[in-house]
Amino acid sequence: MKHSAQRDAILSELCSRKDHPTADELYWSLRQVMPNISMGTVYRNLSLLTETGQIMRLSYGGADHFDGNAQNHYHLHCTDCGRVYDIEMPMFEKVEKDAENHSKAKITSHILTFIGICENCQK
Amino acid sequence: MKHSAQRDAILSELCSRKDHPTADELYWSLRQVMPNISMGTVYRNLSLLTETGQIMRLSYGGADHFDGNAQNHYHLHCTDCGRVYDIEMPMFEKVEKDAENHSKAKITSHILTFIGICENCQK
DNA sequence: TATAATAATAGTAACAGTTACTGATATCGA
DNA sequence: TCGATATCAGTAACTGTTACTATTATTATA
Repeated sequence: MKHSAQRDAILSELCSRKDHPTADELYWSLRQVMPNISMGTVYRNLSLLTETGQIMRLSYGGADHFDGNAQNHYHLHCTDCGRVYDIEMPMFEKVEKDAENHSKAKITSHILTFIGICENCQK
Repeated sequence: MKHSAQRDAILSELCSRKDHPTADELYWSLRQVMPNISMGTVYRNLSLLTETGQIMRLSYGGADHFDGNAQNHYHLHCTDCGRVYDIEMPMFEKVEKDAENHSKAKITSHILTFIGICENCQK
């Protein structure tokens, strides 16, 4: 994999943010500092970075969101604004073994998403 | 809401299945018994039934899947075949309160999805 | 039972989000 | 410094879904 300024910019913008932007949101932020980056480049690199395990893709319907922290952790999906935020709480370590005990599946990970209203939208 | 044979067929086909088909999969099954049902009708009714709380929509990226059981429960998303199956295990009742204690969000529900290989794909 | 209001339909066009293609450019090992 | 090729910007194409339109089916009421 060759180095590229665009990929660096995408990764550092993503990692510097606490929200979990969509490709489109990321694109418009990056345009301000790199005025002719293209949408295709953003999508291609987000997919690459996801494949190499440097970032995380979050799919809840509609546009995917991306998280600069690839370590598994939990999220809130706000039904009001549609934004996605971290919920900083301990992981449920046992839950995957629990699930294996209740099925014949081989489980490799789990995704826990909370649905509700974020702090901002309650005001 | 007026009665319709198409909506009945969609709901009964969905409820009779243990897998959680996509709109497209449902459409092709229904065609065999109702040869000129249209894709638009399938999508429109799946959205209606989701809104009225009779079925559940599952979004993991790619095409949405639908579940005839609208009671919250957990699923396995198979990374091999892409299919979705139930994991019959008790709900984590406390988890939403836990999350509220770790954030300022007002939480209304949670979605827990297991990622792994289904029984069939292990063979 | 016939009528009128209107919800739902089939079929198709349009849309959003994403991926694939193209020829030009940037990276980097030899 | 050069050559191979990964990446780029820009655009076309694709997938899943929603919206539109004229027609048909349902249902409450006369």
